[in-house]
Amino acid sequence: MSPRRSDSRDRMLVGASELLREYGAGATSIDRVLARTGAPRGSVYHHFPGGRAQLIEEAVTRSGDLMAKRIDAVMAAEDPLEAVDSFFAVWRERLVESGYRIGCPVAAVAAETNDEAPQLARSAAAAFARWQETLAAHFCRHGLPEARGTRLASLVIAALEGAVIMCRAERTTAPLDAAATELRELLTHAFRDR
Amino acid sequence: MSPRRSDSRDRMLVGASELLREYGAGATSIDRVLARTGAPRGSVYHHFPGGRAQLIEEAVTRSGDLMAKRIDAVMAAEDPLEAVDSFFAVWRERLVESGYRIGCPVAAVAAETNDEAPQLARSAAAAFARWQETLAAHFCRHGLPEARGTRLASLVIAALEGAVIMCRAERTTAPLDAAATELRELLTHAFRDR
DNA sequence: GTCTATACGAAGATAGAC
DNA sequence: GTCTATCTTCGTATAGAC
Repeated sequence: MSPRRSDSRDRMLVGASELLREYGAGATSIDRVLARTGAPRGSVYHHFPGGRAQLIEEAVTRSGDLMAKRIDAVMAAEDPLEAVDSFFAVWRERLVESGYRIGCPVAAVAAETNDEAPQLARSAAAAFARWQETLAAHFCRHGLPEARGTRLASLVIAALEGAVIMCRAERTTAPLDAAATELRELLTHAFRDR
Repeated sequence: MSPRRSDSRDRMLVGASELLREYGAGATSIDRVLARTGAPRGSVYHHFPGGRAQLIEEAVTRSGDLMAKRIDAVMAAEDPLEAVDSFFAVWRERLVESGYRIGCPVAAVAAETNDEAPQLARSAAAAFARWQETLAAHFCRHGLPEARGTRLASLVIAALEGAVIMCRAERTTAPLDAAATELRELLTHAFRDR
């Protein structure tokens, strides 16, 4: 019996996610995933008949799901302002600890999208949409009108993704810190006026 | 005498910028730049002794400079709120007209940064920094305290870049529109309280 | 599920002629 | 400044054995 749902398959997905966030989609080759994970060459197309595209697509979906769960957990536990702050804090830590090597795997794929692999764009879009909806639902639960909650959730994600990219290039947390400060201001007003 | 500062050199830089914004850094190969521009193969390393990395680096710098000039021009002509709105409007148009194919060349490079080519990250960082400083200067000129202007400028750029990435993946302008609306709200407060 | 071998193409870079 | 090889490396994908 196979090690339930295959060990090397999962390892490849994890490895692909890591490569995506560290080096981007273009650099996430099958070879590098194998080198990093030690997964067996011979079973790549057994687990991923769709080849590289399928591997990356599934890695993106997996990363997106994990992040969505984290968003849900944090938003359920804390008040919305604290929760948003803690997202930014987590990313700040992640960036510094990795020497600014780690970014967002979903954004990496979305930024390199081309027409030849529309599935990749779709999996990234699905992740973004799910994060946005999760965040919006919590905002609305705390009293924001639906349209406002939707817009603010979208902005938070966009600002976070954009700031992470800037931080990596500039090797500073300044963009992330600026975004966190100003978004807190905006959210404070939004929830006060509700 | 050479066509002042070489014609094919410039064409290659333009072509590289286009490929960057449409397909990302990984897909911006010398071959594709040549195919797109019709520039002569034999002179690549004559114009760009540093090879592909130098070509992309200069393309990013060039794109960054162009955008900085546009920011400066718009901010000088309009009041800051209108100006920010018009940036988002320009991007919205660009996305729709291109069928969501066109993104930001600077962000594309920044998102695919790896340790092997630190010059690329640096040129992207320089572009981001220049945009941010330009925007901040205008914000402060209109009355914002320096720290606030700096933060807001940074947020505007981060939100714009993040939203563009999301729009391309989702094939909607919704993220861009949401960001524009909420940033206008935030900026309105900031300039009113000044 | 995993192994080895291999076909095939794309890409970066260099050499030397013109 | 430009041209034509050519070397080399890497990456995808497939075939067929175990």
